[in-house]
Amino acid sequence: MNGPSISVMLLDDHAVVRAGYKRFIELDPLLQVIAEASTDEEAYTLLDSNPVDVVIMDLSMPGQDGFETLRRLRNRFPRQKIVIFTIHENSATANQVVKLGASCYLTKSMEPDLIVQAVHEVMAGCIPITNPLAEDLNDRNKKQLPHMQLLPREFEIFICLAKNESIKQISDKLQLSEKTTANYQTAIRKKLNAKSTLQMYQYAIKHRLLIS
Amino acid sequence: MNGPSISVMLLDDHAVVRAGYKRFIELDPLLQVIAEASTDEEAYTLLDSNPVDVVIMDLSMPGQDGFETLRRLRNRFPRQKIVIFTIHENSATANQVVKLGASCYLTKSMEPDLIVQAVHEVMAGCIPITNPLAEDLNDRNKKQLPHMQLLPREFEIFICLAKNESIKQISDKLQLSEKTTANYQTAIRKKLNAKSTLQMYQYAIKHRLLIS
DNA sequence: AAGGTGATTAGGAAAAATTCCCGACGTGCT
DNA sequence: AGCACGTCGGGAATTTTTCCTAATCACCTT
Repeated sequence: MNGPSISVMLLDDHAVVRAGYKRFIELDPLLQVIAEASTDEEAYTLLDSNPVDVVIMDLSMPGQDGFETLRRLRNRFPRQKIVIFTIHENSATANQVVKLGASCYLTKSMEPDLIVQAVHEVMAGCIPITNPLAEDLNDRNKKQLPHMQLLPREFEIFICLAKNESIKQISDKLQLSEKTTANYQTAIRKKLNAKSTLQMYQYAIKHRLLIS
Repeated sequence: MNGPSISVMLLDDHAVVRAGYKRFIELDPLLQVIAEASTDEEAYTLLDSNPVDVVIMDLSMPGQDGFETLRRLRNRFPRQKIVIFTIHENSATANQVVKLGASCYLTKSMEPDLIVQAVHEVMAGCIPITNPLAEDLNDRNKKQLPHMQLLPREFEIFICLAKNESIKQISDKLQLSEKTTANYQTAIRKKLNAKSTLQMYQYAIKHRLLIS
């Protein structure tokens, strides 16, 4: 029972990493990597002309580019499945990513051939395989750790703020009014009980939410 | 040529450390530890009734207690010599401490018997033995590193800010108007080219100005 | 299909923080 | 005495933050 082949797009800024994905994906004759992109813009362009079934992307930075790219992909190409494959081993990121509509969240610590399995399961409409981290901690820590209560957008902006980006910079990047970003900041500070940017930074460091 | 004995006060919050000082100081029959204090307040009280020739104190935290204690000691007991003996191996702290009127700045990395020598030299009115760090970097880096241009009070408040203390807390601790502290903050930010508390913190970390 | 829920966005107004400008005071030096 | 300099803080303008409110949209339920 050979189903139709599944088209895949790779989105990662490192060519080497894309080559690595490919090696594993091509082991399965049903999967075809028909597009590669190194930037989000490139991905949008390619997807406009060449729709694929699944996008596999690296969340290069937990809050910054990755989240926003994911969000935009979801908005502009709602029918594509998105599999996140990244090194960030924290449940907050995993949860946020799934909330943002990714079908699957995998980490580097998992076996590489799980990529193939994940793509198939995602296409079959299965519940996404997410890193154990995500599901376990999702239930366990929800409402315990303050940052688990952040909405996706709040979390995204929180990470930016913790990276010392200004309200202006964040607003430009996310195409928001400065008013909105400032309002988000207030909400974030309340939820995290942080009175300054420094405290947000320290919170992020403590809970390993930054790359650094 | 036996001079008169020199009375010494030890100021350090750890009794063990004071005992350590003592061991070395008592090797010299001319030196007498006649008072010990574990807090700044205790030191003030003891000094009121028992003036000593030299106060040996630990700068437990570079900006916080240490600086303020030193400043107050200088104000209230201008005739006492003050020897700083601490672990902070950075030239900025050394410079600030000497600017604030300490006679001598020693670090733990120096030989312990230098304490005795230092006390004698200080009493003899010699140029204080400061850690090589201090003098070398004093000339070399002055006006090169931004934080070397901070006035003593600015540096002190800078460290507090980098430790995430609020304007209110700092004002209370240093007995300043909040207006004054806020004005200091503005001056500090300008000199360090820091736009936020987080940037001040990162500056302090980068230049090893915090205990952390 | 209608209605509810919740996320996202942003404006207006008030409050708070920051900045800039200025002057006062004391200390120390010439 | 006069000057330089560090310290301290007020006044006013500006910016940032906070709080409240509301519109929009997607999604879910019945």
